[in-house]
Amino acid sequence: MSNRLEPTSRNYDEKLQGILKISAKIFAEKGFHRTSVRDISRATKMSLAGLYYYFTTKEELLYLIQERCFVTLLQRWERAATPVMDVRTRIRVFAENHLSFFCHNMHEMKVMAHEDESLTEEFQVKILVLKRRYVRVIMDLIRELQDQEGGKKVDLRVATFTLFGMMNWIYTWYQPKRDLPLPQLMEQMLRIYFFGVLHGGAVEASWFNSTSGASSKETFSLWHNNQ
Amino acid sequence: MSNRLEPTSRNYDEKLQGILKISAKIFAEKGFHRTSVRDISRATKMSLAGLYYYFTTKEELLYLIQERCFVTLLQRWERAATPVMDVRTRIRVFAENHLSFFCHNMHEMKVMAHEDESLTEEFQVKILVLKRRYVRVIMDLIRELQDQEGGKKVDLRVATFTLFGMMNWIYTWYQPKRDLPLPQLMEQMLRIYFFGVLHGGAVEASWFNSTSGASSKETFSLWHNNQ
Amino acid sequence: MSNRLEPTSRNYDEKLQGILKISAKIFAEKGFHRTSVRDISRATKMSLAGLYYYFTTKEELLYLIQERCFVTLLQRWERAATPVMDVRTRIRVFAENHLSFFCHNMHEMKVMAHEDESLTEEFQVKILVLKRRYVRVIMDLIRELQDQEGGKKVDLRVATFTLFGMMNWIYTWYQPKRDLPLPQLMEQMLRIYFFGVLHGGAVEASWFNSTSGASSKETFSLWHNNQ
Amino acid sequence: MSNRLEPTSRNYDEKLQGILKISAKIFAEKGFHRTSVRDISRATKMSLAGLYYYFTTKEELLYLIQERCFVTLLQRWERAATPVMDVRTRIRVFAENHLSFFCHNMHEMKVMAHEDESLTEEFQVKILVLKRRYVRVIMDLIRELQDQEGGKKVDLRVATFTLFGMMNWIYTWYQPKRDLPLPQLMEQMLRIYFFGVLHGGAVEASWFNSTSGASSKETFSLWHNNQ
DNA sequence: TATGAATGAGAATTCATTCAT
DNA sequence: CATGAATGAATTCTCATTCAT
Repeated sequence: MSNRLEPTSRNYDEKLQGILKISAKIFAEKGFHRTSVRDISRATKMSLAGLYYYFTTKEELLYLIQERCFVTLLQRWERAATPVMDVRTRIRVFAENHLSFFCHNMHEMKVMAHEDESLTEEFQVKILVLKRRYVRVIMDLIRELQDQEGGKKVDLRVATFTLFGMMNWIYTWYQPKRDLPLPQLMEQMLRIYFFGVLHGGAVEASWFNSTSGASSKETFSLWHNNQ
Repeated sequence: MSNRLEPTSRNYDEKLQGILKISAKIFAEKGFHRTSVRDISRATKMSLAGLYYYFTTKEELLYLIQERCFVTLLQRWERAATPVMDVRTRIRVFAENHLSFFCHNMHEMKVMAHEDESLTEEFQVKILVLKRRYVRVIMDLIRELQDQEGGKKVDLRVATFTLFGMMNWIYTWYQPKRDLPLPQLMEQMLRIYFFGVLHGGAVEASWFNSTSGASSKETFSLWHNNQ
Repeated sequence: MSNRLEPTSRNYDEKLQGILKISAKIFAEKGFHRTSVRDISRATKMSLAGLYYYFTTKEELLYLIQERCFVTLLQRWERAATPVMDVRTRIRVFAENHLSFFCHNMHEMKVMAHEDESLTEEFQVKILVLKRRYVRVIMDLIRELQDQEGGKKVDLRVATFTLFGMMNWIYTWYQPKRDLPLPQLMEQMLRIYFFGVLHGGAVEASWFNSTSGASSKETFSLWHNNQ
Repeated sequence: MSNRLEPTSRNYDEKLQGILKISAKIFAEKGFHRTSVRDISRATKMSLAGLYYYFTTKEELLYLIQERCFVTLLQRWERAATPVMDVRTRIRVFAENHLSFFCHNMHEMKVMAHEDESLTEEFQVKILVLKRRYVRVIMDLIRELQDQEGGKKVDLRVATFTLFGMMNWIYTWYQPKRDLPLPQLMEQMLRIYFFGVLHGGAVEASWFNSTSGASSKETFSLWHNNQ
């Protein structure tokens, strides 16, 4: 079926990464379906046919972008989380991980959030596996948190997807020039998530900064995905 | 745009509503760009050319769906909110309004949330006006709430769009058969929003039910948009 | 799957027949795969997209041509053959039928003989059913003949496909201006088939002409398929 | 056409033959136009660019296959025929030659029979020369036969191409597992050709076997073209 | 000899839209 | 109001071929 061999030279990989980066940008701006491979050809300054050396289908291109996002997200999470941390901290690290990646790779994340269903079966299934693994991480953490806290609990799925909703919605409104800088955005979002809008403002800032092993600044500096 | 007179016969209106409803469903399922006017022709059992009596452009069709959503949302809000209510209640009513409409018109809302940017300039501008008006409502309420509460405050835009993110993300994960029924979903979401996951579960249920002027049940029964 | 309705107006049918005729000609001249739908668009003076109103796939176009050939061939045979005739005559009538159609619809028949395997599964299966029915007719006749004659027999499949080979190969060499006129071509071919090159020439011509119910001339005048 | 020197190393020749063999197989299976050079690259396990060392054009590849067929066919004929033989025997030897080669190199022969017109002008002309030479051989024999026999004669072209039709059509129906083994197929075909279906079965077998200088077995053992 | 990477030309097909009726 | 028939423009993808190495 697939006409291309599997090349793995350094050169090939670098070029592919470049194509993914640029494509993600265009997909984010125009939407996957509105984007023609010609647009990508134009933006990458490669010939139309030349692009097809790097992927077999426009859909595979979308898949490659999404797959890479999830894989990176999971890798970074595994690297960042230590079993020593308490649950709350781990949740916060998870969210920081997510948000930092999000904000530093806004295009890719918008594509992930928005073009979810643009994949065809085959690819959608593969992505679903990754996504499930990713969602399970935070779900397990929230369950652990709830077990610890006791009392009347919020439904687990609601608790989970509420968090994702808050975070993933960002691409629809966040304007770097107008809105809070990333670290503060993250902090405030977590405040709302943990303590609610009503009390979130009141919680001492220390709670947010002192418990995390890696300071936000450190986390941030590592983020760019494209090299 | 439209050269023809605006027909207003009862028949015409009914038919148009039917087309909008069916189109929204297909747009929600396949995405706006993947949906061809032929798909709509098939689903409505009208001829391709026949459809064009009811709209001039596929994009106008999308616009009509979105416009109708915002208009209804705003109307319902104005009908539901009373100046007597206190801020918290008004916020809750707003959210209930939004969520109820959302869940009862999932297709339309998914289209609204998802196909936001699929509109062309011209139409996008018109929708933006409505959307801004709608957003301002809740933004003003949140500001009022924060003024009342005093203390350190969360950024207004963050507070606003966090709420929308939580709510609008629903279309990506909510499965009626698997998840909580709508009223409870609403309640839990508001708990998280107001009090946070940590304490949200503990707040007495009474808080949620007794203060609202209109009971959820009443609210719900009004919701279906399609007749 | 199929986007088009099934129109059956007189006009539609006539137009489709015209397209089939012209396409058959081009397929015969350039081969199916070398022919682009653009070529057909040019030859029919219809727009590229306009053609697709009449078929869904270039392959379906080929199918329609082939199907029509077999159906006509079978119809004509059923009309021409009478149970009264003796076996030899029936065989001759079958061959006359085949050859007359062949020579009067050379393009279509070349396409049938040559582009056999250019059809995709789905269509190939449908054609196979017709072809089998057609082949069985002559096979049964040959078997009957052999039963009657007694003596050492030639293998049935060899006897059958040898006849088809002789006849269908015509498209590769026959030039109307250079070669015998059709009725004589037919006669000579049948002589060879029945009596061999060695003795075929010697058999009295009467054998060929007096036994057939319909004279060749009559048969020929009916042949054009395209109206 | 070709700018490069003609390499003649043993290695080169062997490799080219391998490529021709494999290509013939694919051409036979998928048809010339449907076959991409990539298909050949895959099947030969050579790189796309590497193949072009052995031919300059996909069409040249087809040409090489066909040319080699005709050349071999002519060589074998010249080796097999002796002026001593009587005409009938010579015709039989010609047919045996053709059929044996055909059946032992089905792929190549199908390509020859089927992809006749797929060549471009230039190449087609070259092949035509060979083909004419080949056809003339049998045509001359048949003329000689007819002169000898006297009586009313069958048209020469009809007599010639009827024979080719019978033989070349084989690729469309012959299934080794289902049909007669090759020597019998040959015998029966020749019976039909010489004596007709009606009497062909009755002719004594001896006629076929005793007069031929080379027994079929011998003929067959020489046939494989690919080394 | 051999190949990885690249490309121009062209292929089939789809789509939103129109227009005469 | 409604529709059958038609179309221009675009889209994804494939292909034979090349060229630097």
